[in-house]
Order: sequence, then C-alpha cells, then structure tokens
Amino acid sequence: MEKSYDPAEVEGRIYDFWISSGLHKSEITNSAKVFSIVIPPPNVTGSLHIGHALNNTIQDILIRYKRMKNFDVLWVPGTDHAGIATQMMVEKELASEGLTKNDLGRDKFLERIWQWKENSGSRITEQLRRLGALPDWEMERFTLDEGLSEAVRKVFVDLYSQGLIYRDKRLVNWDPELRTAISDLEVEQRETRGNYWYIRYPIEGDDGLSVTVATTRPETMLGDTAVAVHPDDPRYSALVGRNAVLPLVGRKIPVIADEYSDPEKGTGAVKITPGHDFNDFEVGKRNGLDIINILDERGYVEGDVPEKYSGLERFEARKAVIKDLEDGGFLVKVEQTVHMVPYGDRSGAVVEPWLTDQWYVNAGELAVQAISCVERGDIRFHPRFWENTYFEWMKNIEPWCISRQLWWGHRIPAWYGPDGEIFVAANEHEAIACAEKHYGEEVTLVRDPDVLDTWFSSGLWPFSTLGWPQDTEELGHYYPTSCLVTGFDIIFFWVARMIMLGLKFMDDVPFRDVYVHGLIRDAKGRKMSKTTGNVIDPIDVIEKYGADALRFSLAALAAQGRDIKLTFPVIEGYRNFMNKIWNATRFVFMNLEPGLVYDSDVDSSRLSVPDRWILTRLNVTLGEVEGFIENYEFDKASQALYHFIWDDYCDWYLEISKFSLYGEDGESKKTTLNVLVRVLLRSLRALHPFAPYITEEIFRIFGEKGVSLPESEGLGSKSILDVQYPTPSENEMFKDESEQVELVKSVVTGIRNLRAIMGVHPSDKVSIHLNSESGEIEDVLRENLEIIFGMSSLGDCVVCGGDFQGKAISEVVSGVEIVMPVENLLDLEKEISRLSKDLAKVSQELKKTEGKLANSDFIKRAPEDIVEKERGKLDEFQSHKKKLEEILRKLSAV
RNA sequence: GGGCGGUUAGCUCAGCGGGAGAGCACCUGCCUUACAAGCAGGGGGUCACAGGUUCAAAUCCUGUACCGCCCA
Repeated sequence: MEKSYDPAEVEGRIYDFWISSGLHKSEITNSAKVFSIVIPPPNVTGSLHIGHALNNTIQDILIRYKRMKNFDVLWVPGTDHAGIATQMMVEKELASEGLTKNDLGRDKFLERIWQWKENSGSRITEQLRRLGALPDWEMERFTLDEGLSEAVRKVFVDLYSQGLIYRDKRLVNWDPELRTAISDLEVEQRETRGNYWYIRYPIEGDDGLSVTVATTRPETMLGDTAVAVHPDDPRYSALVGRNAVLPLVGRKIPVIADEYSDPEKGTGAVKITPGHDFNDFEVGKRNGLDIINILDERGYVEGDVPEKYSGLERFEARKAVIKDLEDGGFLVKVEQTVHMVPYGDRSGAVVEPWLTDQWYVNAGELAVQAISCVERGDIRFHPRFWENTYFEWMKNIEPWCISRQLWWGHRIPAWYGPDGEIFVAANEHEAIACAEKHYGEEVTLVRDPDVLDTWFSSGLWPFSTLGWPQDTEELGHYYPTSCLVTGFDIIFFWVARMIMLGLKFMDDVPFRDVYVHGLIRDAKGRKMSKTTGNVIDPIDVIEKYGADALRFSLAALAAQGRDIKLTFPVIEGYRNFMNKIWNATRFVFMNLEPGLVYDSDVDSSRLSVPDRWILTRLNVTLGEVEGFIENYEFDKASQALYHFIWDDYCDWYLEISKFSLYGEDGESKKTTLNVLVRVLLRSLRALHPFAPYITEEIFRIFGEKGVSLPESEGLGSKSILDVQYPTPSENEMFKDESEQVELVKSVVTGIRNLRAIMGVHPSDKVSIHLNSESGEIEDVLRENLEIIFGMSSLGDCVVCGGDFQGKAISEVVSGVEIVMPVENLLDLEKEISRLSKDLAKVSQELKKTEGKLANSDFIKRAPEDIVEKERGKLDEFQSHKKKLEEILRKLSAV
C-alpha cells in the first residue's frame, strides 16, 4: 500500500468494478423489505453542480445503506428535458451560426435538439458516476422517452375528460423575451426602483374637474377602461358614475366604485387596465369593463391605440407617454419608489400580464387530497417545518398554466376542428376518429402547437419511470417510493405536483418521506453563482480531494433545516480523515500474520480490557449510526463514525495494541490482531455508504492479501456492498472495562500534561506517583499499568505510595492524584497559578452541587437517579478540592 | 404585511430540560517505523437581550433586537 491514499488511482477502477459486477442493478425478490428512490432528474443540459452533489450523495448513502441491510433497493436515475432551458441553449447555438429556429422549422429544430442530446446529454450522468453514485443505470429514464410520453398523454387526456384540465382565456404571466406563457412559480418578484407617476384624468363635461391616479406603469394607460375609487371614499363619491377622458387617447372611461381601490394608497383613485394587470382584470370582470390589449407577444405596442405609439417597444412607449402627458399638462407629479416588479426566472425579462388562451390544470381540486395526505402523515417531511410551507402554498393554490409556446417538450395532445372545436386524444388517429363522429364527416384537424410545462412530465416521474401506464412488475414492487431527497426550492414546482398527480393516478402517495436538504453556500454565506464567481465545482473537488472526501464533507455538514457553508478547509479535513483510515489499514496489514484466521468469535475470555473497550465503543457507535441514518441525520451519523475511527480506534486502541503486538505473548497477540481486523472491517462497512471508494478498495486489498475472514465479516464477497451492514451486538458491550479504560485514558492525559508543562522530551522516561482514596480505582490502575507505562512513556510508577515528599508537580484527574517528581520547579508561580485555577473551578462546581443537595425541593422533586448522581459529584468534587488544597499548601511552603 | 428558520469559543456549526462540545484557526513541544494530510499537550464562551415556567433553563413559554429565506 502507498503511504498516502490516492483517490484518483482508485475511483475510476472501483466504479468500473461495481458496474461490471452488476452491483448497481436492482432485483425484485419476494423480500418484504423494499426501498426505492427516484432521482430528482437534473436538466439534461446541465452539468453537476455542488447542489446535485449533495442531493445525490444523500440518495446514494441511503441506497447503499439499505442495500447492505438486505432491502430490495431501486434507485432510478434519469434526466429532465427541461423545456425552456434546453430550447434556449440550442437557440443560442443556432444564433452563433446566424440562424433562428424559424429558419430551420419545427421538425428540423427538434431534430437538432435531439442530436445535441445524443452527443452531450449524458454529461451530467457521467459526472454522477464520478461522485460514486450507484443508481440502477439500466433503469435510466428521460422525460421525453416514449414510455414517459405515453404517460403524459394519458394523464392529459384523463384530466381533460374529467374537467381538471381546461382551456381558458385569462391573463397569464407572459415572458416577452421567450414569447411564452409561464406559470406563477416561474415569476420572480424583485424589488425594483421606479416611479409613481401621478396622472390627471379630466372629467367629461366639467372643465377643471379631474381625478388623479398614480401608476408605476404609465404606458398601460393606453389600455385603461375605467378609474376606480373606493365606494366609501367621500372625496370621490360625486364622481362615481361620471366619465373621465383618457388623456392622449380621448376615450371616455367610467369612474366606478370598487373596493379594490385603497383610499390610503396614492390618491385613492386607481386607473383600471383589465388587459394588463391581474387585479384590474378582476375589477374589470366584476364591473363588466372592456378589455383592451395594447401589446403584442414581443411587448411592443399594438392594437387600438393612437398611431404614434403603435410599434414602440413597451419601455420606449413609456417614455413617449410620459413626455406627452407632461407636454399636455396631465402629469401632476413624479415620486420615486421601490416596488415589486415581476421578472421571468429564465429570461430575466420583465413579465407582462397578457390575455391569451392557455391550458390550465385545476390544481385547487387536486390539492385537496394532497393536503390531507400530509396532514394524515402518509407523507412526512424532514425536517417537519417544511410541511407548513407546503400547506401554505397548497391551500392558496392557483390554476396551473401548463401550456408553453415552445417547441421542445411534450406537445399538447389537442386538435382543433375547422370551427375551433377541441379534440383531446392520446394520438392523432383517435382525435380524427372523435372529430369524424362529431362532425359526421372527415375534416382537417390542426394540432395545438404548444408543449407542456416541463414540470407536468416530471410530476409523473415516480410512476412514469416505473412503467406506468403499463402495469409493470416494477410499479407494483417499488411504488410508492420510500423517500424523496430534494431541495426546498422545488417543493412547489415539483414535490407538490408529484403528490397531486401520484394520488390522482396511482391512488397512493408517490413517496413516504421527503427529506429536504439545505442550499450550499460559499464561505461568506452567499449563494453560489457564476456571476459572483464563487461556485465550487464538485468535479474539481473530486479531482483534488477525492469523491469520498467530498461526500463525507457534504454528509457531515448536512444538519437538518440549515443551509451549508462549504469551505475548502473542511473538505481538506475530511480528505485527511480518508488518509487516516488508509494508514490505520496499513498499520493493520503490517502486523497481519499469514495463515491467521480472523474469526469473529474470538473466545471472549481472552479479550483484554482495551479489546473490550473498543468493541463496546464500536457497538455503541454502530447503534448511534443506525438511528441517525434512519432519521436522516447524516451529519450526526458521519461524525459519530469520524470520532470513533479517529479518536477511539486510531488514537487509543491502535496505540495500545502495539504493546500486545510487539510483545512476547503469542495468544494475546492473536487476539489483538483479531480485534484490530474485526473493528476495522466493521467500521469500513459502516462507513461505506458515506465513503464508498476507499472502503471498497480496502476491502478489495483484504481479499487480495488472502486474509481469511469469517463469513460474517465478508468472506467470499466480491464487494463490501454485498456484506451486511454491521449491527451492534449486545454481547460485545462491556460496561466495566469501558469505564476502566476511560479512567486510564484520563490518567494518561494527566501525565502527558505534566510532561508537557515540564518540557520533557517525548522519548524521555519519567517517574510518576499515583494516589487515590479509592482502593477500587487503585486496583484498576495497577491492572492497567502496562498501558499507562506505554502510553505516557514512564520509567517508573508507584501506585499508592502515600504522600510524596520531594519536589514535584501534580495534578488531580478523575479522583487520581498524579505526582511527577522533578529536580527543580522551573516556575513556581506559574504552577501555583495553574493549580489555583483548577481549584477555583472545582470549588465553584462543589458549591453548586452543595447548593442543590441542600435544597429540599430538589431532593423531593428531582428524579432519584439525578439526586444520586449529584451525591456522587459531591464526593468527587470534595476529594478533588481537598487534594488540590494539599498540593497548593506544599507548593507554597517551598 | 404574513409565515418559516437562525443568533452558543476568533470562524463554521453540533447540543434543545439535569456537570458548556466538535472541526478549523491559535499557542507549546515532537519527523515516536500507520499516518507531518501526522502525534502529544494547552488557552479560549455571563450559550443575542428581557421577562416567565421549573427543584433545575443554552435547552420550554412570551416579548424585543438583529440576520436570512419564502409568500403577498
């Protein structure tokens, strides 16, 4: 083995081994234990960012863990066609060739995107492999696969036939740059600096009488069809029912009373533009107002407007309108303001409310079940508080606009007859049949040119990937899936829709648990973005530190309900941990004895005190880790393993083992080696979901070295993944011996401290006197003298030698007085001050404990074990204090 | 404006009713044949603030302040 772990050398080889061994493949058995996950499909155009790395690390941990727990596991990988994102990207590519999609035409353009997908669409899944993610690649799906498209068509047709999908003419969020409708969720409200323009609208037939309205979008006045005031606003009551004359246009528009108008805001009178504002649209509906459209699909002024504005881009039109209002004396004042402006999340363009025909899903009705299933606990969010966010949105859900004026995506399965009659069908053939029945003759149908919102197809992902609408074996076996791992940013976009559609079409929830992880931020807590230039590319990290270090870092930082600030020193720390494991293994291999069988049933009577201690610590840790993983507490699970392996196994057990390994007693040596190997192997298995590469590699080397392992430790298994996940064994928990080692450890640390204070060179031997008031403790010390000697490099040690009278420095630890004779105290003052500090601390603790025990309420009301514990503390503190005082008295006398 | 998180060691964060913890950084000493990507030792915190509940509060409740996110 090399001196340092080299992930670059290992990872590719191990991944190929997993695939060639078929370890990724799922297998349906008749096991009752099933665990399935569907990947949140990344955009096919994307490349792996650090958020994907977190998301997929967690899924991979769960999958590997459950596989080792003998579950039937399935992890479905795949990608999303990502309508807008992909189309934009290919359009951009075309633009660099001086072409537009219209030059190619629909079919050629789609051909081009497919071609792109064939060539470059597997980039992100390749990168997932680098991370060590091991989904069942044979189950890989793409949202535009034929099977998934069939699912989409069926869902559309069924929902349409039930009236849950319908076509409607209403205002939508229109992205003038992409020239498509987008859903509410794709609109980002951003605080933007702007102005309030106060515009005076003269009242018809009354010179000098006017009403002033304020607006942030003055150009929309061209489409005004009313002025609204509050019914109870006395300032305007006389005007209600009269007409205002729209400046620049000359149109007469009524002054109406409507509660929408807020007397507190602006002038209390508002202009109403039903064609270009969501609220005004509602006011218009209530009051039977005309709707005037003044914009085309690009956001240029058109329609029934004065000639001079026609053809102007919307912001140019704004300037022109303002100038003309000013010139005409209609502009009363301008006020600077900060207000919310809607932007398209993809294009970054200002979104316009625009009146069009679009397809909608009646989300309100689907939400009813989706809400109650979470209320009932059929689906549980982790952490729980995300359920509030979910409920809040679901209870106020709006119709979901699902049509997009794009080419890339699932084309809407709707055809129009010559008179506009709609025929929705799974395919053209059926649509024609329906149409013939309807018209009684053959007619030409025109298919709806639009495609569906990408989230419509990904909303079906948990069952469409398993073969629905076919009744496949996978669907029966793996649905509902066990857990969904996702970021909170797509709870509405995706999670909510999967729940609605899963309940509707599968009659069951799509998943039992939703684990919501945080967002990865940079060292300063900022979002990572290309423009800020603070992105950490997971592939770079993998190349520099290895996939295991990255995975372990992400797991260790994944505290529930919190974002993750990822920094290189942390990753480096866990890279070092991998190296630590590597070197511990090297140590074990250096001491392996050829032909020795590392059976897991060592005669327990042979186990030494440290053996029993490390086994206990292992089993405690294994129990913790299991609980943590089951609760999605990956931070705690990984940290428990980290501390066990580094602190307990490497820093103490491995060091202690040397006394036996380098000693003369053959039997003891054999037992120690057995324990060393067993604990290492079980740790590796426990660690495998977190750090799959290094653990598999070490397991492989064990096989290569011909080490004879018992079956329970993986004998005969080609992969560590095929060995059972280690579980704590009750009969390897030794309470007494564990406490003994903890005592010995604190004494050793105490001695080392005294050595450090005196500046004793590590290789110099020193003499020590140990005293305790407890004979029991002294027995423990005597029984473990070899460890104390070795671990603190002693030349001589007297246990219970009574008071030592010569020059010495001392320390009191766990009821043991440690006395180290010295030739001369270098700094008496410093020594006194050090011990006085200890004394002050103990005295304070003692006082607190005494206070508690003197309190009759405490004795009466506190549980007995707490009181008992407090009594124990009293003894300990008293003896500690007494010893310190004696030492200090002696020192002062010098 | 409504909702949800957060405020603990210099930094990043665990702990969430019974003796204040980790990693990094810092200080001191060590290249001790597993590892200098390391070893050993050490310093460092009125747990944001104010009330309350309790025998007992960093931990539960109420309020305040500040930071962040989501929705209007």
